[in-house]
Amino acid sequence: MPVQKPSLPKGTRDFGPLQMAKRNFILDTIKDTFRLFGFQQLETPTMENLSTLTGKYGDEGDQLLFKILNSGDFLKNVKEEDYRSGASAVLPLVAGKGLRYDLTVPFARYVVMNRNEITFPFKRFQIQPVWRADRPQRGRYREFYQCDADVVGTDSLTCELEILLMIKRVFAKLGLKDYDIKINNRKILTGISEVIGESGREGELCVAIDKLDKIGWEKVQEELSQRNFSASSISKLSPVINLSQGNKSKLEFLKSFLKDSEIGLKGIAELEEVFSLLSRYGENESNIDFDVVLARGLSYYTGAIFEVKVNNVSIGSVSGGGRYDNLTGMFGLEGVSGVGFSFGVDRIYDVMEELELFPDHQAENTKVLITYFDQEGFEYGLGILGKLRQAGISSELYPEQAKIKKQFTYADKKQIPFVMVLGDNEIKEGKVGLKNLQTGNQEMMDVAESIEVLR
RNA sequence: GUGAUUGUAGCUCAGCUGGUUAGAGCGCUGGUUUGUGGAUCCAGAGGUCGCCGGUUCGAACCCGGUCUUUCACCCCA
Repeated sequence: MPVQKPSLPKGTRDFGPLQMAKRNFILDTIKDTFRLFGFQQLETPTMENLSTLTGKYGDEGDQLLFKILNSGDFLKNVKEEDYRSGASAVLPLVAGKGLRYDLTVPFARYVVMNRNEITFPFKRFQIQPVWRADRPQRGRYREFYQCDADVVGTDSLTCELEILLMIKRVFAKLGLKDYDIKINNRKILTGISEVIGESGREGELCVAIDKLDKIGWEKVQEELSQRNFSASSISKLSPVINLSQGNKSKLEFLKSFLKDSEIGLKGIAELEEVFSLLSRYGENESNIDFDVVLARGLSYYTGAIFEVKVNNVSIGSVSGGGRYDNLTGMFGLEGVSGVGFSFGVDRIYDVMEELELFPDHQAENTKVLITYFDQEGFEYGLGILGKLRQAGISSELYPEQAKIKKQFTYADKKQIPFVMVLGDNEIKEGKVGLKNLQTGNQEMMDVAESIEVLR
């Protein structure tokens, strides 16, 4: 029988021990931070009913959903005429479930289903993989983890403040320094589209403007006129594009620019409030950049929006989020506003790898390997092994009789720092030989002594 | 989804305009060393050249398809 070469589905990865150590370093930092800020953990199923997922991410998003084929005879409901009408007619008949696409929509579903048990404001965090049938690229996978923290049931801008604080804390702990938290407010974008005379078209405006740092103002203008924005509105936009540096001066400028737009001024006021809360809290504005052209695709955002970009790396945003006034509305629960954001662990991993920011990770490792020469040594070693583990020392006994060289090589490869050698002399005296592989020092001592050394 | 791009040993890569038995470094296994790892030296194992088909006397090399990788667009973490 010919053996097939094993392979992974496109856009998925294995995480070996070394990678897991690094990933856990990131995940633990994020979890710590969430808990420190009073968020509680939630997990939801890998799969949701397709009806829960579709229509929440736009047409593009629906295309990117992984659908799960129904069990059993999944063709039994499909009629000839359905088949002739094409894939979109057949899909709902053969697939009733899908893999989650993000953590926000399952969260909204959870809130609606448990509205009577939940105490609002509800602060939850959730760390689970999500799946997108996207075309993979660097920093873009079909299976990746999101680390979401959301607060629902309050309009307080303290939530926005806390998001900024959590991002700053996580990045500081990870050793990431050169990054920007870009913050904007959808209301400001709405205001801008009103002021330039294109009311209600902020969606399109966002899509075009979002590309500014990528393709430049010239190309954005082209795209805007292709989208039938008038020449005069485009020229009115130009001072906004060329805004000077500094959060304060940008806000001042927009205050006068948006003086005729009530909603625009509301957005400015919200943003100013967040900055003021920040300084009350005793934190400064470093790494925080008010970016008027930050748009973000997801259409459910209605207030603040965030995105975090690490500078000088070839990877897109590593974190993002915003406020949504009515996320649960689509599940029939009105008036629950929320704000949340998400860390992309996989991208943070790639960034840290690129910048070589990982500390030496051998933490999750065995402390000592017990080696021996014969059956007697093995049996003696088993007793020692029990005592070491009793004392809480991560330890291994080489599982089979082998040349001592092989046992040492095993310790060396696995980067185990200590080796115990149990030979005739040690057994006779009831002691152990403890060797530090880094220094090469070896001493004979009691088990109790060795536990002290290893601790 | 559109347009490119990549695939040769476990890993990183050579391999000329198509021509005998496809190479190197690292790694791996064994020895040098029968109570001690990393170094040196020696030896060895390991490849249907991503897969399927075609052209040819002959294909790792040319052509078509397919999968995979990377990149741009789209969108996004």
